Amino acid sequence: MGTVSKALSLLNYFNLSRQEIGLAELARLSGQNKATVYRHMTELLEHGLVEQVGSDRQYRLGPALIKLSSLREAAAPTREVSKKILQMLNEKTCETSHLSMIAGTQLNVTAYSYSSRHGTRVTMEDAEVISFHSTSSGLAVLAYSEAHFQDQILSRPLEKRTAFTITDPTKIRDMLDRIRDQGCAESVSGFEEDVHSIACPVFNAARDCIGAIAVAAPVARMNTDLKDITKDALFKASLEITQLMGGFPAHDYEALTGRILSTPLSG
Amino acid sequence: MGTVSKALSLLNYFNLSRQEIGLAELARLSGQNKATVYRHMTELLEHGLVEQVGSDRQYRLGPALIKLSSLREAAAPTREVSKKILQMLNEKTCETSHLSMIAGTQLNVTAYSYSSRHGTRVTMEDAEVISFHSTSSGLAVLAYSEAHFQDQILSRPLEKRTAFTITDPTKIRDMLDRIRDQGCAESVSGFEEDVHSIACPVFNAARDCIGAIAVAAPVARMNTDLKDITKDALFKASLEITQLMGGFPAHDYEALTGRILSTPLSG
DNA sequence: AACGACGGTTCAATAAATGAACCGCAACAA
DNA sequence: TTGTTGCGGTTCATTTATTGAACCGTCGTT
Repeated sequence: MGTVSKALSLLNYFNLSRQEIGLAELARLSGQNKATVYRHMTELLEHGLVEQVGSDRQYRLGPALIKLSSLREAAAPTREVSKKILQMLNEKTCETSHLSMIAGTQLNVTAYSYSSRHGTRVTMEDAEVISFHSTSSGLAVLAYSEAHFQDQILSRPLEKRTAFTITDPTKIRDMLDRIRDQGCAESVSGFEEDVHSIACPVFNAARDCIGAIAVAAPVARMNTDLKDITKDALFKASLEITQLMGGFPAHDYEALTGRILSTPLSG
Repeated sequence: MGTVSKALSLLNYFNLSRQEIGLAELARLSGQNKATVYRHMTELLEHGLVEQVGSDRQYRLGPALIKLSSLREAAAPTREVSKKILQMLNEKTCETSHLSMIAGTQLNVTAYSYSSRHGTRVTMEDAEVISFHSTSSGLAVLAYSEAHFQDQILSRPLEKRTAFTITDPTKIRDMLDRIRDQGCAESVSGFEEDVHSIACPVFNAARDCIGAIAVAAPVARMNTDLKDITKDALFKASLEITQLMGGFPAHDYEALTGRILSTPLSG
């Protein structure tokens, strides 16, 4: 791992619950020498990727990120495009929909949309990081990722988020086979209690899986009818979002969804 | 300059007109060795700050920026806050308003807002880079920056954007003195023909100038009345935005605006 | 006044970045 | 077909930049 990666890794310690971090704490968290962290942060500071705030000179993510993400959005309007498709999804399902994308070995929620149909709903956080093994999105991504990536994820310790989380790599690998057969992944209370989610993969131009689109509902509401509606809508949405990102579905996924979507919707 | 800075500098070559750049071109632009650029881009790639696209594997800004800027926005909601103040500005002036922030030695437009009052209006681009010497925002920032920074900017070649652009560093330094006397900067057709803009500085917690807030109108509409209304609104807005970003105005600016705003508005 | 934790700095030791040359490939021209 | 050019990506000896223990001054607590 190069110096640049070490420096950039420091950015990962900033999240919703830890927005401002001091030098010493950053050194502790990253396990690196304080002087090293200081120099890295200074370089990030010069580029506006972080800024220092307050009398104790804590670091937080910087203003340059706003500019860069604007440019990113101009170059690849994924956010805007995603939003529309997610909205269409929760019109059809009356449930929460979200899009997540692979970033390194993490899976980040990059956009989500709520339905106002029900008083209760599954809620999301901005820029939430979700796990691969315990969410439908993560499983959908894994199922359509290359073996090397699967191994990398599944060889790490798998957090048991709830009493229902499946953490046995062998069982997960079996599930991935079934997901490829069905074209979509399901997770019931694996990441959060009482959340039933269904997800389909999203692909890039090289037909690599780069993320997933999902619908999440309270367990009680996710009955057979809603499942059918959701899966149908998700298949279409995953193809659309893949296309709008300039990607193409994996060949088997393309064939599978082609078959499913050509037959009339029913149980 | 460290390795990290070199790598991060590569991100600066991506802008609105150059959204996708190949390895060779990036090496040429940055004047660095191709292998070096390749390794740096690979590291940025791993962190999702850039991504590769197309058969020619060109680079463009990556999806991680969306996540990071979401987190930045959660930690320091400057964008959201700015928007409201900018909207208030164009309610008062019926003209385009925008906020720009220093990033390194660049000045970036981070937010803008249009008024729907007139059929014609000054338009902006997302993440536009504006020059220091030929815009009211740039001049306002320079006027309230430390001498070292002024020297750095004014010693570079100053682009003559229009027939009216002032590029003589001596004249510009005289202007900066007047700007500090008046508390606001003006630019008439210096950056774009037919645009008259007025700007006030914005400060951080250390009372350093970190950006400017401006109103821009077609030259013909910027009459004495509108100027008065605009300046009054800008003084208030610059203090508000400074405060909302956790900053404090420079002592002289604080005193100046205090005097101006305590006297009744008139010509 | 002594203590510990903080942000920031130093400098010899060393591990990491570097770049010329290279590979294979694709597009194009003769 | 053959030769050329420019591309993305890779190699490895050279060297340059990164590293971390120890340090400084400051601040709040004891």
